[in-house]
Amino acid sequence: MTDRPRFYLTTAIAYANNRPGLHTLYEVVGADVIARWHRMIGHDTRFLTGTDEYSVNIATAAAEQGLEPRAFVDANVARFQQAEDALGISPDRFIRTTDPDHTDAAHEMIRRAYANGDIYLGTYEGWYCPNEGFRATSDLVEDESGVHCPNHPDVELQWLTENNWFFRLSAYQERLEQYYADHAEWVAPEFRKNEMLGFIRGGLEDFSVSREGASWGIPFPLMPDGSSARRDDGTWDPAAGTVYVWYDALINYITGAGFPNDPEMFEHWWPADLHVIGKDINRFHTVFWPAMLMSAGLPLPKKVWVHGWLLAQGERMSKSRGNFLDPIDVVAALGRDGTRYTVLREVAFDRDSDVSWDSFVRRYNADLANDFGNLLNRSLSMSKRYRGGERSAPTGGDLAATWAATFEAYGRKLEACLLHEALEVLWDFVGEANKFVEAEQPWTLAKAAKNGDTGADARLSGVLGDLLEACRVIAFAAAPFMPEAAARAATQLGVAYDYADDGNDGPPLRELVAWSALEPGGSIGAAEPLFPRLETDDAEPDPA
RNA sequence: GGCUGGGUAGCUCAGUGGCAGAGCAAACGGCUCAUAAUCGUUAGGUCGGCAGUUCGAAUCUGCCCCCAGCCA
Repeated sequence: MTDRPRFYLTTAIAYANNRPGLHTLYEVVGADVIARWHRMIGHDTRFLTGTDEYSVNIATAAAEQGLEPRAFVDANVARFQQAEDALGISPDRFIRTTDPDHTDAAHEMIRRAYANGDIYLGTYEGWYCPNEGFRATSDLVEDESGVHCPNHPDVELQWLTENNWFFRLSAYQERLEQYYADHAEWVAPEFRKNEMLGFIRGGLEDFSVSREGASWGIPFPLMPDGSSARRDDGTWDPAAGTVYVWYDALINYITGAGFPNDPEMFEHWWPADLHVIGKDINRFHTVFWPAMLMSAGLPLPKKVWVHGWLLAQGERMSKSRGNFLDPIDVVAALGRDGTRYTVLREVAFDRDSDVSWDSFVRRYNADLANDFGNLLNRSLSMSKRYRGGERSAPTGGDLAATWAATFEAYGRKLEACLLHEALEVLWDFVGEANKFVEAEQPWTLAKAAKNGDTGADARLSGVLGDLLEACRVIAFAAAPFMPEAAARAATQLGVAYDYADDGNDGPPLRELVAWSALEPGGSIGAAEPLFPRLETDDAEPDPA
């Protein structure tokens, strides 16, 4: 296919039971930045995100609205895609677990696990939460009205006995411990890895991978005697039940890489370089999923990054609490790139962070309108006024040296998934450039030049050249976060922006942002505020 | 209950034994290229609490309090 390094990354797939909140898409925005970074530095990149659409709960929610499950998830998936478009998300594939090839992948995984002796028929009996599945008794809360699931106290629990297929997770404890020992950084941040290691050492129980009687799910491909549930007419025998939603959901990561129908593609993309997930589903991704892959004889993803949650006044943002932000509202106020920057700068990518509308507006104004937007504007304005719009050549002065170190540190932070710190590093340089203006005082140099001081005139050209260059390299470096603003900045600076909408097909970013990488000369374009300043009380949306 | 992460300026956080820091917000001053911008200065701390180790503790030890998480 290509000899460029390849990079395959995924987000968790979102449960398609509602419209998405910013706290859900935050993960996708972060992954999108990482994907764009890899595309722009020249990697052969594949970015997978999508929706998780099966489960009894989805079927129930659909019925409450008088809809067939398929129509229900289609409507919700459309809302996800609309919100992701608004945020400039650039997946190479938007996968839906209802896609036909995903059924093939799930079936193949079950066949492999069965052939390996890792799937067996058993009986499960216990309290069942329609929203979450079976719950351990020790996990339930009890009050005068009975026992309840701690996460869904209003939902009535059912005592169920089911004949289910089980995955022999207990057989993988030692192999998982060994894998963790051999791959010290495969789950990060480290405290997330340690949590799971502790969990594994506490002993693993087999888990159920099928649901008896549930119809909205991937048909289970095996009959109780192990024979195929596929009937002569190509349909699946409903008596076999369906695949448990968590078991099939994880498999999306290999479906999206070509498993099992396109072996050449799968060979190219798997194992994934990075799974980006939330802390609530760590166990599924770093205990269940690796065991499933081991059972199927497939390599494990190279890295799982576990991010935190968005909090509002200390509480987790969620649709059920009603304290979430609608991404469409935020984009309407801050713009697409303003939202991308602000949410990833304001929220740490490795832990929970408290956010608010005020904190977003403050961050947008301080960093985007004032610091960077105004730096670009003043640099262009002075070039226009003092040099008639000619692009002066940069020098190899102090800013050049600082920039080299800045970009290196920025890339390191980005590749370590510390996106907020990457932006902090980059914006330190924005501050350096603003200080440089005050130190050099181009307006003073311009007056001296006007009075015939040729030394001041030459110095002014160098200062303006350095400022335009600083704006150029900052804009291109920040392009994974703010692709449209970067392109607009390039136009204003009079330089080409040769990347496709998803960040592909352009020059290697590291070369492009080297100081003085471009031929000097040419003219700047028209200046226009890149990020208009917001009034503090502008457009605050009603609580969603 | 066990374990993990956190508690530092109004806010968000950095700081692993040597004079308590940054950004934002605030006040004041400078500058005039700029989106009321920007640059500088100032103010603002019982470093969750108590005890201990040490010449010296935000940092190490013990106990305790609070927030969040993991323990199917």
